[in-house]
Amino acid sequence: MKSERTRALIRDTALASFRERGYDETTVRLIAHEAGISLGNAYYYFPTKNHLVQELYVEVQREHRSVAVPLLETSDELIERLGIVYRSGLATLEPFHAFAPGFLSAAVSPRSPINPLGDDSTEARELSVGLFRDAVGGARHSLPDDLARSLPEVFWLGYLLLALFWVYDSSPGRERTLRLLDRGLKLLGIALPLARLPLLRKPLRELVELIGEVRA
Amino acid sequence: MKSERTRALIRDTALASFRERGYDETTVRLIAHEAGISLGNAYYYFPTKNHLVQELYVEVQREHRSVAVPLLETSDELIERLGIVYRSGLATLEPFHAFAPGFLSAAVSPRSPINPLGDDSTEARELSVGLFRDAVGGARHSLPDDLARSLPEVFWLGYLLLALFWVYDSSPGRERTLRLLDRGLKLLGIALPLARLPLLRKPLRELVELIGEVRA
DNA sequence: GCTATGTTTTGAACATGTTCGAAAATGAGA
DNA sequence: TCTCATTTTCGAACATGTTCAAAACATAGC
Repeated sequence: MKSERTRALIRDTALASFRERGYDETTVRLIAHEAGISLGNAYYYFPTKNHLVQELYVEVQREHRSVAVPLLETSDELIERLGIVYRSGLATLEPFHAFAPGFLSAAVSPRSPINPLGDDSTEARELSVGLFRDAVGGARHSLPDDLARSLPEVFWLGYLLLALFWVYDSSPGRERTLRLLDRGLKLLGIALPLARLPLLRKPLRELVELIGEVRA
Repeated sequence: MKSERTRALIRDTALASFRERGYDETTVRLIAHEAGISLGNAYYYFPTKNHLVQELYVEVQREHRSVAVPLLETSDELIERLGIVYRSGLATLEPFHAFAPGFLSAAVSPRSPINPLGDDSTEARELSVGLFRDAVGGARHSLPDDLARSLPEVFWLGYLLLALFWVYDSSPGRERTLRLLDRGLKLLGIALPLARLPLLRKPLRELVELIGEVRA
């Protein structure tokens, strides 16, 4: 019974510290100390420091969702809708940019509990993929059905890559990432209709399917 | 004078251990012990465990180069030549696949001494990028000059992404990665000539330039 | 051979994530 | 209220990468 309160206390303390100090500087000892509990006790509730980061991920994805969903009402054009999701995503991440390297290197390992593709991240991932499903689903377009079905996963993976670029982006205001996004979307807007050309269609479909299989 | 011998001893011991045990299981204490020196002494020669990994990278790139260069003699077709470089690269990496997650998470942080985009990695990177310069330079093609000049860097980045996919690939014999490569190359073979279409040319050039700027 | 200077080597120390056995608190049933 | 099993809490311990002051060694100049 006390259980739930202690757990929440640890969680909240940890998240506050991650937001303030980032991944590396947030030690489990520090969390425990700030929460007024012992080191061992923190590990009674969370098997790993990274499991605490997982909580942060879910919170951030919820935040993204709450910003993006209303904005999606404003357009039914696929590229515009993608732009909305990507841009609001980057905006949500921005406060973490200074700490991004720490989080990245903890998250990138396939077996890490906070790897976005891993089982432990299902909740956060579904929140995020869902956004891309909304973006594609609510758009008028004339894409082949099989392609349209694979696209949300592919766009979500594109989001991970964009975030990777963003981590490395030291330009002021992350203008480089934003420009990459603009140009990528523009090119996509031109190239996507070409997907109906018989010549391109088959290899593109095969490629897209394979990419959709990344997590497996 | 003794200096050089000790340094080489540490280096060789470390590389052997990385090849055998991977990144995580190779502790600096273990290296020191196997080399018959003290822990502190290892740090006298290499400021960081990762600086030892850097030595491994250079060796692996040299290996890749020595395999790929002769193979490049066999074709002057761009896509084929790219295939040669990519495939021989994956083959060179294969013995490390089991340990790849450890290396990846140490390498991915922008400020890590073994980040492929960082200053410390210049030697290994130049070896690798050079291979793509060879592949593009020695091929007959009819691409706009500015594009052709940016392509090696872009293809090299593509190589990093392919390697990222490869790390996550648990399929037997890495067949998934090889299929992704095949299909990507096929699509590239079809799509690249389209780069001359006036409509696609400008946005593509802008995108390619931006991507070439990743490390900056 | 001896001393002074610079190089190389050592091992103890630190902070970190994590584990674990034991102590303390809790609460259900008598 | 007391007992005892369960849940919760604690803090010492471990292995790791890294730092550092001091010891050991080598050598040049006398």
